[in-house]
Amino acid sequence: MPEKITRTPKTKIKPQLNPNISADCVIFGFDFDQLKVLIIRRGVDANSKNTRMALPGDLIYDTENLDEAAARILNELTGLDGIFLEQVGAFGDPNRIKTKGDQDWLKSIRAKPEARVVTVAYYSLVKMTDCVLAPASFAMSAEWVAVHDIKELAFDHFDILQAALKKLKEKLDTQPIGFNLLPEKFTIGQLHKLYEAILDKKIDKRNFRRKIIKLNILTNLNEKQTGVAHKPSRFVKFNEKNYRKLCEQGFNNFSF
Amino acid sequence: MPEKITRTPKTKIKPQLNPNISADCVIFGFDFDQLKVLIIRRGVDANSKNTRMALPGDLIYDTENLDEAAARILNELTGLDGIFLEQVGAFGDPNRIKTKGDQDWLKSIRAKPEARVVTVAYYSLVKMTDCVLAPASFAMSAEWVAVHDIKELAFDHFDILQAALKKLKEKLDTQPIGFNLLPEKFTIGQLHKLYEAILDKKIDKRNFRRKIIKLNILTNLNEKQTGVAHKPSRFVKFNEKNYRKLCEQGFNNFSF
DNA sequence: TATACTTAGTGTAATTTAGACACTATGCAA
DNA sequence: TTGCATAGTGTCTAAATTACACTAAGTATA
Repeated sequence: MPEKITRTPKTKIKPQLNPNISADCVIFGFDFDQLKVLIIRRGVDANSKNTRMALPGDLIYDTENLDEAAARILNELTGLDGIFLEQVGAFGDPNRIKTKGDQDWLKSIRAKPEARVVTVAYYSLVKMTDCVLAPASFAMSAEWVAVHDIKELAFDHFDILQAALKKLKEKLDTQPIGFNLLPEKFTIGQLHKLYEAILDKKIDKRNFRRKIIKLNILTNLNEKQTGVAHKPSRFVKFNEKNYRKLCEQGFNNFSF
Repeated sequence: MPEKITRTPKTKIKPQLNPNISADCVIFGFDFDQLKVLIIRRGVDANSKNTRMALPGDLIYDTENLDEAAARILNELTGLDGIFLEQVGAFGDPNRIKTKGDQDWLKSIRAKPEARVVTVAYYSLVKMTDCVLAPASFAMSAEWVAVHDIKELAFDHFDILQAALKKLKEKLDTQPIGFNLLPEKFTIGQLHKLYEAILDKKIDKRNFRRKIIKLNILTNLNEKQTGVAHKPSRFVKFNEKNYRKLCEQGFNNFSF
């Protein structure tokens, strides 16, 4: 007979949104051609045509830490879990959400739209194909937009995007982090294109190949592309074991 | 006769401290030997011997942005203005200020000691000799402590210090920022020692000299050390004009 | 006053890395 | 069968990095 376990019922405290602190996510994706960002769109009223584009974000709960808040936002929007997420920094100009358009929007979603909000920005790298976009409480719709095509965003989100891009570029210089944006199997050519897309410049093909191959963190697969109108490329995959070994040795330069 | 100008009197709103957001400063200094940090000390009551060491910090006003808050804290404590300050990041674990010792302290200085506070950390580099330490509202005393000697701090300040150190090291790799820690006139040997103190490793003397001299951002002065028990070194000063020229050319590597 | 001590200041050789550059191979499409 | 697109490969040159040892010029001290 199974033992009965009595648990003292805990008073369940309903988690409270902190009106002064939010988290915003710059979620990067790559479609084998361009660097993209997940952007949400929201009208000021239900059937407004005057929509505003913004980064996904939300006030944080007093019970969660900042990383958790960012992971929650990412998860609510994409269904993804356990994804690379790194803080960009805090953005806290008192007027960052005070323009008319921003206020109109906030009135429709926040209890205290005029409250001073400091936001903590994160960026993350996801495989676009893994995402099941589910516009969450904070979004009417979500879509991938090429970084190059973004000229403005609500609040200070354009600044945040630029800061995230800068962080991403710096990170790429010191860690081969790009694999997070590619599927399991990929070609060196795709990786090459990814680097060019992120760093926003041409990189010599042979020099790129030599350098990435020398790191010894790619495992060749016995499989080639099919159905491409050119010489098919061999697939490789990221070798995590070797990558860790490399990190222990103190790997810290992979710039172009 | 001068024209009379009538100004509509503005309602002066008393700036309000935001109970949920603070700024903390990691203020680095260099005494020609060790890298130091400005630490404040505070007892839980007026004549307590059980003091706690912490980074200087304060809640921010709803009217100031984050950079301004950090500059205010730095200024209140050191009297300095217009100093290099860079954001380290936001720290927001819900339990970061919840240990008993931390709470006892907070009760003595905060209206809502139990409030959830996200702090935004900054680091800055100052010339120690320029500082006129004036323990401010948030500090009972302030003193310079060698980074190496700091084993623990209140709240999550030890983590913040480590994060600031990491940022500083990275920054030093890409910008010759160390001059902020030295007086107007200094010797290359002192600069060399500074690099070793920050990066926490030996750097070959000749290689260091060659590399820093090639940057062409040091101007030789016709003056030597006096009263030192060894061959006196020639003083140099930082050449800001050449430094800017260098930055325009896209200077981005000065690692050892 | 000679000797010891301390830091300043200097050059070179070997190795590694970065950067520029052009052709053949292989599949599909027209 | 021709054209088109991308895959895949090697070499040379210039620049940067690393390792390394002695003399110079002051003060301190025996």
